[in-house]
Amino acid sequence: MSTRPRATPTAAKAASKSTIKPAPKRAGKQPAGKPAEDAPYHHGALRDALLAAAERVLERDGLEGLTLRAVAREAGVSHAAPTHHFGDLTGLVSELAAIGFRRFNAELAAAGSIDGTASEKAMARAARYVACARAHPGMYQLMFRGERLDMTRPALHEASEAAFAGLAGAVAARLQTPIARETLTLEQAAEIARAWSMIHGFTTLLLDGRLTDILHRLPGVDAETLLGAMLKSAMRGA
Amino acid sequence: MSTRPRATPTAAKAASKSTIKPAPKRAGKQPAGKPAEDAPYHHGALRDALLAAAERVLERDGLEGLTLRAVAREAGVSHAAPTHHFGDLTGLVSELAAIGFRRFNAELAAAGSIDGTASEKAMARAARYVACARAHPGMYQLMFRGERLDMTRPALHEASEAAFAGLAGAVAARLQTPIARETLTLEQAAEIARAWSMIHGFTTLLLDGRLTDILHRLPGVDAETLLGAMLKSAMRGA
DNA sequence: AGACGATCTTGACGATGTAAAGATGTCCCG
DNA sequence: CGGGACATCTTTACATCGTCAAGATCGTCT
Repeated sequence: MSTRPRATPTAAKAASKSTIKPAPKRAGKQPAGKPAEDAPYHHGALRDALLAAAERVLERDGLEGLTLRAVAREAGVSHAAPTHHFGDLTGLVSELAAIGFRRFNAELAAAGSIDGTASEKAMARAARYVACARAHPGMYQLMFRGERLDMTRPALHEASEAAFAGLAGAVAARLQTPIARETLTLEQAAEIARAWSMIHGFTTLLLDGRLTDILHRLPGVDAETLLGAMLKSAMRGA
Repeated sequence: MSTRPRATPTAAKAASKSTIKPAPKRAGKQPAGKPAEDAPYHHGALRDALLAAAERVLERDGLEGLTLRAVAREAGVSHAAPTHHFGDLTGLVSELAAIGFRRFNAELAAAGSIDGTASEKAMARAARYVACARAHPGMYQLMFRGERLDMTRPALHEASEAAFAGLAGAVAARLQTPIARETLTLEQAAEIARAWSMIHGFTTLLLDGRLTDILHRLPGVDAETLLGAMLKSAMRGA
């Protein structure tokens, strides 16, 4: 594995084309958006462009279609260009997931900043959580698909921690007990796990189509209503 | 795409080897288990053997390693052999998921058949649910990874329906209200969604390592204990 | 000016899913 | 008894993917 023969392409290549190289080629691809732009070259901001392209691919083709080569195509660069910026498919995916987490956190914070009782705030956050996941299912799947992510990446780790902190804060507010930095009481942990498990489980089941049977047996009831009823039933105990 | 040139391998092949064919080859592979077995040929029960091989691969290499070719290798047959039996990677995976669901149903039924209060039974079922998923994480991920499954396959559809029926029955027993065949009350549906979401969410978060932070902040508490505390808190409201 | 390093492209390799065509065994029907 | 029809399995081929290595191109610093 370490010392591969390699078919020695060097000699064969040097003979075929060494002095020709007709033109930079490039430009004339730009398959979406951007009006060709005169091929700014070396592109300047490929990293961000690749992330934007990756998000477009994810929204258009879903998680299955999110490949390194598809992202490179979408960005109009060669298939190996992403490697230099992200090293790996896992790298690109992880950075994209970090963006997703940051947006998610902002959305939840906005939803929780309404005025009302703690329970009303919790309901609003939960509803926004599910709504965001339904609006961007590929991104949500990506964020919670552990095996494709590299949690040691600083951006992803921070964004993920922030999401957890937001959740813990919301639960603490509802329980009216402060949360220490390094330790939790079992009751606090149980309440956090309960809230997160319930909402995350509901979301994944919904996205995977596992709740369509239930909704089909409830004429005239949509997912939001079911979520509300579920949360109301859950709130009674807390 | 429909009328591909095809490099016409027929002529080239006929010249190279048409009358030779040194032997059936085969045998001498059998990379795991079974002592060679004299190559029974046409194998007789390849379908089941492939499913068994697929499960071995899944347990050994996880969901990532579960490929058609890896399964064929594990079973000691050519890489295209599975196609004839399952048509597709989705096909094989779906049949394997059906097996997983059936085992799962049996385990949960066994766990729920202890004597005790309805709440105790529910706790036992939940604990068994998580224990099974932790014991076979690849299988659990497979079963709830919607995009890789074909839910229209009869075996998978039936097994999945049976799982849902078991859950609904358990919830009905705890609520002490009968469940009709075609319609549910919103309260029943909310309770089913709550139980399923909570336990499925907890399981996926646990398998994806998302709960390690919480557990790390709870010295001396393992996942089972956290699950128990969470369920106890949830039961109070029902 | 010229070297150097970062960025991007080209080409190649191994692995995968899938389709087509050939090989091999079974079985049924004359 | 023999021979085709069929199911099963193998071989071959192709497109695509991730990844690596080497070359090309550009900015920049000395």
